[in-house]
Amino acid sequence: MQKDNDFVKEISSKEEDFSQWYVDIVRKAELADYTTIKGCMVIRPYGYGLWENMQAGLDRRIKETGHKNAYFPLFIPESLLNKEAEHVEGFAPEVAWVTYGGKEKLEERMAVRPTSEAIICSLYSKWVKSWRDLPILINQWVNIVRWEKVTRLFLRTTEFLWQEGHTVHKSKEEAEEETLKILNQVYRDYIESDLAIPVIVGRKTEKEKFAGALHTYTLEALMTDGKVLQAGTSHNLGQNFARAFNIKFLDEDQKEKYVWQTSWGTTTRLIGAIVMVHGDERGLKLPPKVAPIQVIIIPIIFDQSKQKVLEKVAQLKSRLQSNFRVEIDKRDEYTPGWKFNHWELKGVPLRIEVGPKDIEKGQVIVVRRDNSQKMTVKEENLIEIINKSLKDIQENLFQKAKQFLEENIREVANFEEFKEIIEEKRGLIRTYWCGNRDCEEKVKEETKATIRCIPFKQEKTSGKCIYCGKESSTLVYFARAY
RNA sequence: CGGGGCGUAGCGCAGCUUGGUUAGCGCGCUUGGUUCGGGACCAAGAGGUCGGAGGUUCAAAUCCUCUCGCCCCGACCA
Repeated sequence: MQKDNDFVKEISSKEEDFSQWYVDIVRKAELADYTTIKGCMVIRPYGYGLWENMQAGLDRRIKETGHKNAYFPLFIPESLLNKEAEHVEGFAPEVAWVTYGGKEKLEERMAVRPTSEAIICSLYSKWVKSWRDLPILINQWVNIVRWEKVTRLFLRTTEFLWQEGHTVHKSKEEAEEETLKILNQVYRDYIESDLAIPVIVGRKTEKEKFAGALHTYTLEALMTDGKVLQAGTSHNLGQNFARAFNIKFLDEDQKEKYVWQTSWGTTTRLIGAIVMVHGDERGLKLPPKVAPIQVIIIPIIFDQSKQKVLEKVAQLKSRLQSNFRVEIDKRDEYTPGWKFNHWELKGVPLRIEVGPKDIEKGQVIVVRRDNSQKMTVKEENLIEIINKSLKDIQENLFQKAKQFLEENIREVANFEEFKEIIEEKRGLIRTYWCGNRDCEEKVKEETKATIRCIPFKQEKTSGKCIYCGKESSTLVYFARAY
């Protein structure tokens, strides 16, 4: 046990100080670092490599469902942002404004995009004339600026990266279908399969929905400290923006109609989710599908056998690199033990050790990050074993997270018990809610827990609203959230 | 915007209460050497406007005033 403590002396205890543990992991694993700009972080190469792999998995799904990528301006004239009243009001407190160009004061100030509905809608109104122009299915990968008062690495930063999809449809039904398709087929599949993070999907309450939307669907994930993180949202915008931006088309029945729209997004915040869902006392654990390095090879170097070992690992790497993301750590200045800890901290799923004894026996040592399992593997079986292990790790991370999620969904007999559980155990509470906003707000005031979603999986039962006691058939999840 | 904490070498910190040699320690860094199967060791080095401004004083990292910045926890949001 003493040894275990030595391994992690650079990281705060996850048990004792979760927040500090999180910051330590992000920085020591070199995902990101603070900069001199308040609230803005740098995503370092290792973190960005992770993001690139995440992007690839999501981008593929977005394209497979018929969307195309584009790029819209960073700046949004104030008059455009003001067009949809609810929308402006929602974002007003956190918009950054550009007021000067060089030395000249601008006639109209420009928002640095806090989200792109306004600018995109202004163009959609030009592009949409006929029912034949629909649907428009566009996504963009961009940076976003929101002037947050309190920031946390990845979870809430002044500038962050995301993708935002913006679609236009001819009917309400088609827009709704799109909203749900993104939620389930794209986001849920991506987050669960690639990031190994189980989610609860459902609808946001009126209070929690996107400013300007008809309704918002969400994916909620449980972090290992018992707090919940919104992992992605998909909004049915209805015709609110269509009316505000005058996006109309002439339908087949020769009538002029407003379009129906959706928008949806996921952000670099998901990197934070990966850290908080999978990480442990020793550091990160990255899901193999998105890990920048899937296999790290560590040569065990002695004077006499140095050349032989280095040749062997180089040979191994060239054999493996067409199948896996693999790197060798052949640095001279660190001992193998140091390297083991280093790459565990960085969450690399598999480690291969190669020493002179292994070469004699035609084998290597393979060690899993997720469960520390150590395997002696004959060279000829290596690719097969790595393949299998990476799959196992991916699955194991998901199953562990899923089990944790299930164990932390609780039901309560009354509000007293509700308060106790939110305070002591956190996690999610599954209970009935009468639909009244007052009850929702009172619960929040008294417990800091919010309704994370109204899950799609409803039961044909009913019960009492957790706050007012009124009979209701609406099941919801409450939790404290990031 | 409220509460708390922190600014001293690249990083982490001590020194401040009670002002006084040349501002220290650990890690890291550089050079040379020995090492390497779970965070190796020896030797020699480099590196500081003590966050900033003003004040008190013979003398300020240390005391006073103001100020800037960062982090954490809350309220709001992805």
